[in-house]
Amino acid sequence: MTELPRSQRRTEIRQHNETLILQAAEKVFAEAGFGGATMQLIADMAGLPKANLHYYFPTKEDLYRRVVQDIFEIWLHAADSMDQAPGPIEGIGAYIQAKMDISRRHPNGSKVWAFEVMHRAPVIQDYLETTLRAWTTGRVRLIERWIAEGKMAPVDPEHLLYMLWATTQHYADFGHQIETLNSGPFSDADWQKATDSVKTMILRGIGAF
Amino acid sequence: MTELPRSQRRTEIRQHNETLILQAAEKVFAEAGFGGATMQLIADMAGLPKANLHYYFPTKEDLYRRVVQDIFEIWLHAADSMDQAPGPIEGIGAYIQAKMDISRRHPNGSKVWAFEVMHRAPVIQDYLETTLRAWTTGRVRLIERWIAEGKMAPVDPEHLLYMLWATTQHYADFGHQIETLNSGPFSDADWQKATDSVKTMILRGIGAF
DNA sequence: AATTTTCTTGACCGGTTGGTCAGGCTGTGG
DNA sequence: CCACAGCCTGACCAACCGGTCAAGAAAATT
Repeated sequence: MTELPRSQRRTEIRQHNETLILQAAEKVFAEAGFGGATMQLIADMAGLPKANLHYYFPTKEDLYRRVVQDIFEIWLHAADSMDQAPGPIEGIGAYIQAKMDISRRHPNGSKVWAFEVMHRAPVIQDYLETTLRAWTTGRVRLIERWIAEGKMAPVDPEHLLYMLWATTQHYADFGHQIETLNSGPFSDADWQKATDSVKTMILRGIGAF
Repeated sequence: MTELPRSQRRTEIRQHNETLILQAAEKVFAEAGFGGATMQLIADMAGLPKANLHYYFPTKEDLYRRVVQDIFEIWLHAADSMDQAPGPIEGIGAYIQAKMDISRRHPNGSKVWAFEVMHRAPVIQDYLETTLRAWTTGRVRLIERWIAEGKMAPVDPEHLLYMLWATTQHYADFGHQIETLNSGPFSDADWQKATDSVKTMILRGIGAF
């Protein structure tokens, strides 16, 4: 273990507490929405006094913005595996896998994103119009190329993307409903079966096999 | 126009105002969640003084419960067309059509439902465990019968239902995101294309044709 | 050891919230 | 005409909200 410079060590306290706060905030925002969440509740969950939150994040909105942005980053990187795939079976299959894993590991993040978009995206509207739009047009072109190469049926690429987002995120956003119908939390096998089902139905749905 | 008895005329005022309040409440709850919504805002949107809301709906929670229950009713009846269908092409096709129409006509209702479920369903948990579970098992049996009759591929019925819910409701819950990427609101043709795309991909995905 | 920077926190504040209530209004039945 | 039940509402309240601040503790720098 190499020693860290003093100037970096100082920021460790900051990073530790910020992480603590962000984790608590993600959960509270996910369960109550922006309006329903209170700084006091986030503070209690993080084990810090409320005034300390305002030291690291001046306003409630600042904190919320950070939570949403962090999720957006994770969400975007899920498509990396899709890009250099030879065809839809590998590419879209991997994308479904990645998105299902995110739904499993970051269910609260997915919910905060959903809250934000339903709220007409007051905080991340610019991200939608720039980053997400650019990302989307890129994948649309990729899908169109696969269609032109005869590797899948001529489906509308945009609606395919919506279906991918909807289906995978549903397991996070509506996890409570699913678990209620399932009479309990998802096991490893349940997640495996869900992922396989989604892959099978969608890949066959787009004529990839 | 036939005259109404006097005793009924009075209840008409009640029904009229209740409808006014419920419409406003649906919109505000959808846009802000339970915690973020305020009785004052609902009152302003309904064009009534706040105290009047509390005359018809004693508490904010009572009003919210009514909004969620009303949506649940609409949501359940969407499957009526699915039941007496000869096979998945007609049955699931009609169900997709009905759910897409609901997403178009009642986007706010769908959002309130999403909010409620993400919030771990504090108000309608009993509905999930009784009515929705019964509904689900009924359709699962129907799908299993279609599979046994060789009318569709042997997919997992529950995950098929989740996919149907996720995909169709996505156009309501994430409508803002979709319209941002679409550079504007959905036209009649856009809705037609979306519905067709969903039908095509899912029906092929389950091997119905 | 002195000093400066970063971190911590209880107490506090103005504004907003859900909800109450007394009193007025309206139209129907006798 | 009166009486009465249902409807309406301005004014009000305790509770809670996000955010502030001053004073001090802890840590880093000199």
